[in-house]
Amino acid sequence: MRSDELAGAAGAAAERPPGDSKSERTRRRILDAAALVLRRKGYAGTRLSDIAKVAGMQAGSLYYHFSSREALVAEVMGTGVAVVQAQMQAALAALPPEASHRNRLAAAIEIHLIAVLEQSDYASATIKLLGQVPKDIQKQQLANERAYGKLWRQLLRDAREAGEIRGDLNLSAMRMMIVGALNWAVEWYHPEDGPAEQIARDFVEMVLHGLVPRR
Amino acid sequence: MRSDELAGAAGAAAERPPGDSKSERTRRRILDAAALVLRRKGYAGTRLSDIAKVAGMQAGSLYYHFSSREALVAEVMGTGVAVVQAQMQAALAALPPEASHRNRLAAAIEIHLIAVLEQSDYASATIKLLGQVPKDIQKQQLANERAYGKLWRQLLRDAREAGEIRGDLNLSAMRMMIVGALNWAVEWYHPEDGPAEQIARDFVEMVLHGLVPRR
DNA sequence: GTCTATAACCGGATAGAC
DNA sequence: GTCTATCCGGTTATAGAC
Repeated sequence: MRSDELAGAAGAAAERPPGDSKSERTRRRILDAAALVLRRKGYAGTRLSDIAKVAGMQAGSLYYHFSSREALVAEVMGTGVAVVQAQMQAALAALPPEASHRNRLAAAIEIHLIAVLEQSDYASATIKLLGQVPKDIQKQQLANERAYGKLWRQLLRDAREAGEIRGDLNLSAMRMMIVGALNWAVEWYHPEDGPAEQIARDFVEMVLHGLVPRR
Repeated sequence: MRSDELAGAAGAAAERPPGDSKSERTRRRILDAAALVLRRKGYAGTRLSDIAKVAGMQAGSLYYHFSSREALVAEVMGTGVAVVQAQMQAALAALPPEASHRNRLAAAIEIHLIAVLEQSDYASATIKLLGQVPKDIQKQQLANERAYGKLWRQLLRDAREAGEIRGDLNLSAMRMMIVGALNWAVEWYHPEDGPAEQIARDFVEMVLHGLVPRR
């Protein structure tokens, strides 16, 4: 489950050929296993032997496919951003051209939250790991995320220029607040809390209109 | 710096006598050092030797004051919630009795954000560590945080019952969204981003009124 | 490509001197 | 109370058989 994402869209996962050899598929199986375990146990709590077990092999065998634990983790994280970014771009492109900027913003919130809560272990693992990994990986990851951040900035800037959102608030504060609230959901969300779509709807409502009742 | 918080208000930090013996002060020095290092390096990245160095002693000496690494971390986290909760209660109590529920909510947002960004390494370390520590500590910590969560629920419920905030949104989604956005700030905030007060003002504005301009 | 075995390396924890 | 020295367990990483 949850392994239906396409790797290789950007970031650290970009250099591989698109082939589908046996080795290539094993490699993917390992990455999927790593994303799953990392998402659940975090960086400190994840042993290579845990990942190997889920992938159905011995810990030592991982080294045929990856040069180190760090390299494996870094690739999971690179894939994480790539997946969300790709889905977001696809979803935005699929909106009717007459969709308002507010609609586009709402769609972005929904996509990000669903990807992170339900769709991709890569995405949720990546968010969780951001504050846990060693400096080298972290730096690389921040570079990976630049394009994604740009997407959000664009969305907000366009909306503001069109007069669809307020002009008196700091754009980067807006972005940090929105994405922050979405990212933090990985810390508390359980499927019993209901479908991510419902939570996304409430979040959109709050982001756009706030808690104060319109009179 | 940043060591001006009062421990012992609640949670794991509660059993100690309020004394100020040499041993007591050393213990506090170690806790302060631990909070500082944990906040910066996270659970996985923090060595006992790092903490010892900051506290000005050898790693082995820590064991005179704490029974294990886990015990030390758990106490930092217990203090973290206690600090924020105490400050919040004090700030709310200091508001004029005629303050609106929305004002109280705004104050809560401000206090939480400032505590977490500028005032307390215990608070920021605690937030960062939540998703990183082993299950036993995590469980204990969730218990520690129950009272603090109750405070927020109360704040929102009162505001809703008074008709000061909308009745059509899930209360717990509101709480998760607000606190989540605040907590996530520890992941991105740097002092160059400006004073926490400014960020708090923008956050309050967004939470209360949303991004859509009032007509 | 994957296995088994083991090397090499920490880092937490303990013991005993001072 | 703190130091130095050391033990001990666990984990990454490597070597060589299959």
